[in-house]
Amino acid sequence: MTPAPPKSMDPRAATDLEELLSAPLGLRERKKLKTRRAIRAAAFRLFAAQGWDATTVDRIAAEADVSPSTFFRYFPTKEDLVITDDYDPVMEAALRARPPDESVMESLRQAILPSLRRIIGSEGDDMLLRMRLLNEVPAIRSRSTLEMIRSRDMLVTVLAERTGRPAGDLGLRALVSAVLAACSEAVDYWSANDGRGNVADLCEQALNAVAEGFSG
Amino acid sequence: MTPAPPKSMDPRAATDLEELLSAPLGLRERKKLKTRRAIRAAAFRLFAAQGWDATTVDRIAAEADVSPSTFFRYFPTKEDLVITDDYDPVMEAALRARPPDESVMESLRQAILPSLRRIIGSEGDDMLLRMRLLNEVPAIRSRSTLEMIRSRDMLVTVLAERTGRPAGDLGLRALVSAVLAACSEAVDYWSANDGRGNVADLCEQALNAVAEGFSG
DNA sequence: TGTCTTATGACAGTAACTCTCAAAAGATGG
DNA sequence: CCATCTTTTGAGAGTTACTGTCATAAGACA
Repeated sequence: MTPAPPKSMDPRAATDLEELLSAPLGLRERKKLKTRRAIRAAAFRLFAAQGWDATTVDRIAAEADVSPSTFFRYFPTKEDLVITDDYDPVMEAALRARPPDESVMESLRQAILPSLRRIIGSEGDDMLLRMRLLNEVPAIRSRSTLEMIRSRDMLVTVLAERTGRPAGDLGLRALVSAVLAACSEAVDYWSANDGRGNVADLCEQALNAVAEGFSG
Repeated sequence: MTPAPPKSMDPRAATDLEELLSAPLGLRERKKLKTRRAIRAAAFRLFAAQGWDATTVDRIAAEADVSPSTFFRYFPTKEDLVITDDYDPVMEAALRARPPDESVMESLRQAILPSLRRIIGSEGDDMLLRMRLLNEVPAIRSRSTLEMIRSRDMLVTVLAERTGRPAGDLGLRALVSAVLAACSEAVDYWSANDGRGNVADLCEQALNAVAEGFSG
C-alpha cells in the first residue's frame, strides 16, 4: 500500500553529489543535468552582470534557452538557484562516523570542520560567490536560514539518537544551534574578507571565542 | 544640504512603545494608530480563521476597510504584520546600563533576560500567537531571522564600543550569535509547549546547556 | 475662512510563481 | 525499424504580492 517510488527523479532533486555517485546515466538524465547546469550558469552570469533584482526569471530562462515553465520545474524559486545545499549528507555521514562515547561538542567539531574543509577545497570559488549574494540579498539570506534550520534538525536528530536524549531536548538544541551560529559567523567573516584565510580555522577560532565567553 | 527631517512620521514607524511614550497625540496621529491597529486586528482575525496563505492582502484591506494601497503604506510586506519587533531598544538600553567592567557574557545575560521577562509579562499572549505563525509559515520564519541579525548587530556594536574591539571582531560576533541562538531556541521551545513555563528560565537553562557543552 | 500638508484610494503595471494541456522527445518491447 | 508508452517541455492563462503615479479628501494651522 506504500506508494510506488517514482520511476524518474524530478530535476529539483539532482545534486552534484548524486551526479558523481551514479555513473551510468541515461540520455534523459544527462540532458536534465545539462539543463540544470545551463540554467544556473545563465543565472549567475546575469546576476554578476546586472544584479539580483534586475534579473528576472523570464530573462534567465531566455538566456538558458528554456521556457519559464521549465525554469520553475528545475528551481522552485529564484532563491533556490543560490542556495542548493549538498552539505548536510556529508556532515551527517561524518557525524555518524564518530565514536559513540565521544562528547557531543567534540563530535560536532569533528563532523563540521573536516566537512567544511572538503567543501571549500572542491568548490571554494562558487561558494564565495554564493556567500556574497547571500549577504547582499535579503531574500536569499532569509531562505538560507531555513536551510540552516534543516541542518540543525539533522544534527540534533542524530545526536539525540546517540545520547538517548529526546529530539526535543532544549539543551541539545541550544548547543547545536550555538555551534552552528558560531560557524556561520565564521563563514560570513570569511566571505566578507573576500575568502582570505582558511574557513575551517576561522570556524575553530569562533568556537574558541564562544567557549571562552561562556566559561568566564 | 542634508535633507530636512520629515514633519510627520510614516505609519510604518509607529510602534506600541512610541505610542505609550508620546502622550499628546494629534487627531491625525491617533487616526493613523487606529488604522494600523485595525489592519493588524483584521489580519489576525483572518489568519486565525483561514490561515496565512488563504488570506490575501486585498481581503485584509477589505476587512479593515482600507484600500490595498493603504495597507502597503502601513505594512511594507505581509510578513511585517507578524514581525514588528519592539524589543531591540529595550535590550539596548538594558545593555548600556550594565557596568563597563562586567564580562561580556554577563552583560549579555543581564541585558537579555530581564527584557524578555518584561516583554512576556506585558504581551505574552500576543507573542505566543506570533510565535506559532512564525513556526508554521516559512516566509515569516525567514523574515524573522533578518530581525535577529539586526538584534545581533546592535548588541555587537554596543559591546564593541565598550570593549574597544572592532565591530567586525569575529570572536565577539560569534559569541553574541551563539547566545542569541540559544535564547531563540528557548523561545521556540516555549512556544512549542504552548507557553508553559517561564521563557526567561528556559533561556537560562539553554545558556547553561551551551556553557556545559562548550566547557567539556 | 483659506491655505498648506498629509493621508487616501483608484488605477495601471511588474514579477514571481501555479496550473493545465497538448506536443515533442527519450525509453522500451517486439 | 516501428509502435507504444512515459517523461519532459512549452504555451498560455491566472493569481498574488508589491510598486508607482496622480487626483482627491481630510486634518493642521494662520
